Amino acid sequence: MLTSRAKYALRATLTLAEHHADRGWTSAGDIAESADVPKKFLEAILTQLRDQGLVESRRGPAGGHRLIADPATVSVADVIRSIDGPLAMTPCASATAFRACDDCADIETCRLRFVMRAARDAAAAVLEQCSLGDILARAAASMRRAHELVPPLGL
Amino acid sequence: MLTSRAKYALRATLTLAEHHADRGWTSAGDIAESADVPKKFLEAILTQLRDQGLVESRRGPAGGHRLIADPATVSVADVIRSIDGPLAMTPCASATAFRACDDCADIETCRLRFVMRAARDAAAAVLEQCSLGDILARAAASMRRAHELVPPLGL
DNA sequence: CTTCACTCTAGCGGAGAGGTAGGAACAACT
DNA sequence: AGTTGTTCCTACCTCTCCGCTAGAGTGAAG
Repeated sequence: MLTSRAKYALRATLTLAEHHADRGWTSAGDIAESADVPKKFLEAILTQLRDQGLVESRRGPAGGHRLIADPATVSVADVIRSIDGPLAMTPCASATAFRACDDCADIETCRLRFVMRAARDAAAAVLEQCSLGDILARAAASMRRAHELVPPLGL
Repeated sequence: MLTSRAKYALRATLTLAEHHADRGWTSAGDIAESADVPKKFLEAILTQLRDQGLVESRRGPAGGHRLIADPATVSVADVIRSIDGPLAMTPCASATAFRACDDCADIETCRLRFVMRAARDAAAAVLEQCSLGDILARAAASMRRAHELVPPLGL
């Protein structure tokens, strides 16, 4: 399961993605409100996202945070990895942070590695394929659809 | 990441799968040794597997544990779910244990659900496809290959 | 009736999750 | 220069769960 941190990070980066067009700065307080995340906790998450190179920040009045890259190039996998670490279910199945498992006698003869790797690859393909921009676009489309399905009164 | 419990459970069920042909009982001590798992801890794990209906047990001398079903019909996903719970990264993306997320305002408008669901489906497809029997077969095949690559001395 | 195994309850140390508090540093504006 | 609004940093808290162990109880076989 995802940690709350990671889910909050996704919601936060998503609202940053919405404000990305004008390259403006959004304050932690504003993000906290619109993404529904405890403010102080969000601050810690944002610093982590900054340390990972996803977000940049500026202090002072009119300061805040913003995405560094275009939302279309930031994948859900990027955000999750920045907060929760590798996607794989075992260290030895990770592509981005490969490491022998602590308790595995011999990595060569481990019978579980290949299936763990296959599962990771399958999930990673989905999460790397999907960008923050994709999510916004999809949400906008479904809003439109909902509007068509429930037309204004009188029609 | 998988918990140690789940990885131990996989190793344990795998050794049970090896001993499944004769429908015999394997003691926790023997499993612990051959799967390299702390014995007392393994006992707890085996109880959990029993409660989940994967394993049956018998007491007394010549007692022990064995798989209930044929290894070819027990998937890696079955074992993991029995120990760690749902595969999905969020409760709202789980197929076997669907539940609204605790902190999600509205499940209908959640913008993350579809990608979480897609990732879960992709990983679950792999883990449900792969049975304990498959793993044994694959390991046996790779043993044979290794043997061919390193032929006996004098050839 | 002993022996060998599972079974159950209890607990324990450590790590990490999920926050919170308070203040220091910094930038803008007046 | 001073005020204000923001990020940034350090420290701390509580709670849960993980990983694991101890020890007594229960059932089955010989």
